[in-house]
Amino acid sequence: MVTKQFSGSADEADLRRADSLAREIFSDVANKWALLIIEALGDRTLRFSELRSEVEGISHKMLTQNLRMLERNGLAARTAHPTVPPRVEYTLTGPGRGLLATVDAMCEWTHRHIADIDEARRRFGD
Amino acid sequence: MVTKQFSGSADEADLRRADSLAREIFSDVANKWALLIIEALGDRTLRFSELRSEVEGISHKMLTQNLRMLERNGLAARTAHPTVPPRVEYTLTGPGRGLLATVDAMCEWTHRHIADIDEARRRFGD
DNA sequence: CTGGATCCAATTGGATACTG
DNA sequence: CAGTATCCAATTGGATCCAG
Repeated sequence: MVTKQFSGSADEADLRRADSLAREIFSDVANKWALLIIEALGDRTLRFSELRSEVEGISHKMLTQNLRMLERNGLAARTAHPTVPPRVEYTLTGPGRGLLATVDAMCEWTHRHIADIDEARRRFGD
Repeated sequence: MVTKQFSGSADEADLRRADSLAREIFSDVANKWALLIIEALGDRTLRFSELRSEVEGISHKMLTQNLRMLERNGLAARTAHPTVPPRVEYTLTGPGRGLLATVDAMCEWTHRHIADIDEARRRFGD
């Protein structure tokens, strides 16, 4: 369960707030592009344009949008070098690295089950 | 990286197919509702209506849609009891349980970082 | 109760143009 | 190069109705 259930407590309100926050964070993070960006970053430091080519198929818009989100949540750090042309680098923060571990696990899971799933789909009828 | 990179191999085509399959599976699974349903199921067996109340805020449509997807990929098993009214139960399969482990980790990560993230957001300016 | 189908509003996301 | 803004098509998702 993402949101632990609390009730009858003295500061029930605070706890409900934490719950809704948890759900909000989960919703931010549990999306395809965010996870792919995190996986692409890994423990490296990449420029915007590098990320764009590392994350296959992502559009300019989706990349900036998700990078802002990761930055806002403190999962990725943005460093702008005041050069011309501009050079902006992104890297995962501590919490971001923690999430990376689970994304790695998810990718590993995916690869371990490609064959199973492929067959399951055929059995399902496609 | 979700899709391992291969090239120059004799059966390059097969490998590219596995890659695109991996990406497809990842896209199916890396979405809010799918992960919340998996987390709600855990190692239990739940009816459609039970799932609907366990997964806070999910609509009838999103639930059926995601359950079909999980079933199609062989991550959840559907058992229809031929009673009236119908009783349909869902449970995670072996691969589904494997994925559950990573979702659990992700939920744990979320709870561990609620405070960090809450503060990061404030620093970011909201 | 489960679940498919449809309608329709709201959101998403890509393409493009423009700025520092 | 990095990033924002806009336009617009396509997709999403909720509400509702119907059926087994």
